[in-house]
Amino acid sequence: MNEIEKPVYIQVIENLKEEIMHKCPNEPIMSERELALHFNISRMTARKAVDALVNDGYLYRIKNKGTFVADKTLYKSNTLYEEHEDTVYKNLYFNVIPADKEIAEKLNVKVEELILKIVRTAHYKGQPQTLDEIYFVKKYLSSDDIANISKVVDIKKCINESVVEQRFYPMIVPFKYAVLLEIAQGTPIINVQSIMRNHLGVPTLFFSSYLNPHQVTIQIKN
Amino acid sequence: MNEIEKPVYIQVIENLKEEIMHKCPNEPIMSERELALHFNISRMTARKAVDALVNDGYLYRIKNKGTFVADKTLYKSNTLYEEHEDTVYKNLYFNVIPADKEIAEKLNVKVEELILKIVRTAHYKGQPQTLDEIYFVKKYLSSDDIANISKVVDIKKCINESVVEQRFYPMIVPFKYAVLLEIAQGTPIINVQSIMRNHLGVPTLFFSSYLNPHQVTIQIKN
DNA sequence: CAGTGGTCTAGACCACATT
DNA sequence: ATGTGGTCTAGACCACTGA
Repeated sequence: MNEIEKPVYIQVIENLKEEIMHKCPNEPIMSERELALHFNISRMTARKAVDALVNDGYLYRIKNKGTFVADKTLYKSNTLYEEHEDTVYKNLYFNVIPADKEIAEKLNVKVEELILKIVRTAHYKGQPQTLDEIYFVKKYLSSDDIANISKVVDIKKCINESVVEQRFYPMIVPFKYAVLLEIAQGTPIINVQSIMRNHLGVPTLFFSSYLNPHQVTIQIKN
Repeated sequence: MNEIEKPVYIQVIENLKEEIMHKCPNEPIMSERELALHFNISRMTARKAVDALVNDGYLYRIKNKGTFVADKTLYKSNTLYEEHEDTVYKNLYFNVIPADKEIAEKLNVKVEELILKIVRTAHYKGQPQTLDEIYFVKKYLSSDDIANISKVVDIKKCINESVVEQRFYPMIVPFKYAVLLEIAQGTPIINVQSIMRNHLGVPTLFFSSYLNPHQVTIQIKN
């Protein structure tokens, strides 16, 4: 019972994903013409579904030969270090502060503009993964948002809806965060700074994350 | 005079890229139907070209309104730190060595398997950018390749033709490389380790790059 | 030779925006 | 009412592969 009928090619994608799960890497799937017959759709529609799955790394094509299941170890996972499903976040504090020069630049607002700053930790299986500083421009937030701080920071949703720019800086763990990350003073770490923007390029969020190198590895596959 | 006639949609992409360069962000381009008329092609072909440019971050679409030029500051640039066109590479040495345990694991070969190791620097405008260690499995290389070491390491080509996995490790710059990178002993840096695989998942190249933090910033946009 | 992916056409209908 | 992007069809030709 679909509330709204999904486009056909989306349904085909879902069917194919299911089918791929039961196949081995490098095993061929149905040819595009077979798919068209099988789902009773045109070949262009079948092809559109396959296009999407190739693009997402589930399948690969060889011209004149066929379409094959990609090796699962070659997942495509753009951007970011991995976040486990059951990561536990704990807000250490949040506060409204005037922007200093650095933050004002990142968020493209004037110095002294009011900023909502949240500092939190992320734990997984009791181990500290990251220490995050999160900065919002207060005037872009509704009072509702501020009341529900914990809900505001749905980073995954933000990432999907925005353009994200991330920079990676090597540094020695800041003195005040070594204890919270449970790592030795003087440990070299990576600080990931993310700026999220809407489609017009206006920054909406600045995110500075200190990674525990014993717990988190940044990894990019394509 | 084309040696081989390019597909129409590729030509349209090139035309559109040229046109986009002369437009401002958020300025609309021709509608898909107009494009089809203008280039005397079918709408589906025009759409395919636009699809590609949207995917690469040159354009964005708003349903029922049109297609617009994306803000240039929001380029899509997957994977890797930026490499300038006129980066100068200098091979410090190359040698055939037996694989130690670490390298053998990365390249999925036996310990003692023969490996071609290259150490090189990358300079840009006289400044050292990175110190790279590059490892090939010798038996996968032709003697021709080995004769032309400088040509072997066309990394960009490798990346486009392979599946790349990159990991980022924070560390203190290794003693022996601090001088070559012209940075102080004890400086925290990022070490990028890349493994390139063919479509069957077989590793073909291991690449370990020590980044000069004063020169190179890792940056990811989506 | 039949089958594959890659490209391309000339239409079509839909839901939604703007005027 | 018109125009937009989003989807979809039922064909077509090409270059190439492998039996």
